[in-house]
Amino acid sequence: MIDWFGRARRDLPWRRADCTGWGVLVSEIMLQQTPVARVEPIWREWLDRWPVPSALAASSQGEVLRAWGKLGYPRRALRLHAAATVIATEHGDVVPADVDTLLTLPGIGAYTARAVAAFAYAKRAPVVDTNVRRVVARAVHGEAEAGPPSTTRDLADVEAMLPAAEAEAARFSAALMELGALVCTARAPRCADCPVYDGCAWQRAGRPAYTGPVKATQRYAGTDRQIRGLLLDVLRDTPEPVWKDSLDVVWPEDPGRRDRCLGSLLEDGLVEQIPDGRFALPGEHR
DNA sequence: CATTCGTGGTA
DNA sequence: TTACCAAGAAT
Repeated sequence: MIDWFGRARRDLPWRRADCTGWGVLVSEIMLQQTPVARVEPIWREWLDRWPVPSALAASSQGEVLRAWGKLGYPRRALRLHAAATVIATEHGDVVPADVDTLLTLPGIGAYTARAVAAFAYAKRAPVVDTNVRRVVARAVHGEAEAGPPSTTRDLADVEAMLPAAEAEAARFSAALMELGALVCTARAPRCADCPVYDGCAWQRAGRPAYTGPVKATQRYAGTDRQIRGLLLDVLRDTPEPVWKDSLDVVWPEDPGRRDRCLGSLLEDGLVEQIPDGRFALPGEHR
């Protein structure tokens, strides 16, 4: 696995030797549920503009949301801003290397905490994302897909196969993820190119089809997520606050639901209503 | 444990 | 064209 990784690994900017823990953290947050190709240009802009956590913390939430653009799940941007504030004020502007400390930061969960510890600081920690879950399901358990996620079980699975030495474990974690991303892919795995072909339980079992529960396909068109996205799109595109009618036009067919979406954006802190009644991205018009 | 939360590319 | 997919976290 580690030899294969040395040959096949992608040369991503957050994997460069000179990339800081902050750079790794920003990449991990951006990469949550988001393809590498879409993250890369935004990540570069962010690291140029905000090379350290305190720099991001000094910007308003609105500026941060604009720079996030259409990466998706904008609450991630707000949480990253909040995490940067904590890191700047309580951790000397240095991203923590300890998993338990990372877990206390907003927006950092079981995966991201271990990914930062492993990839930024070469710590020995099981890093379990959707790629790793799929590789383990196939190579270890002989099944085509991973079942429903269970953090405790998933972490234990990977912990059991992690090399003892710290630096080696970190490389192995990166290799496992990269294997799932490049070879052991969801729809058309390239088994002929797989470095663990001979040891793969799924291969040996004759690559049986998945029999477990089918997860409901997640729709987007016509959902609250789409409406919220349309509302935010208006505010990202205007430097000045807008009156409500400018927001109403994005979803005239169901005013009740649209207003509920606006309300949820206000609750989430993604939108703010200023004293004169207009709406704006948060933190820019005090 | 199940839902919710954006967005765009691709088979 | 639809359905699936992409380095999850919070509730």
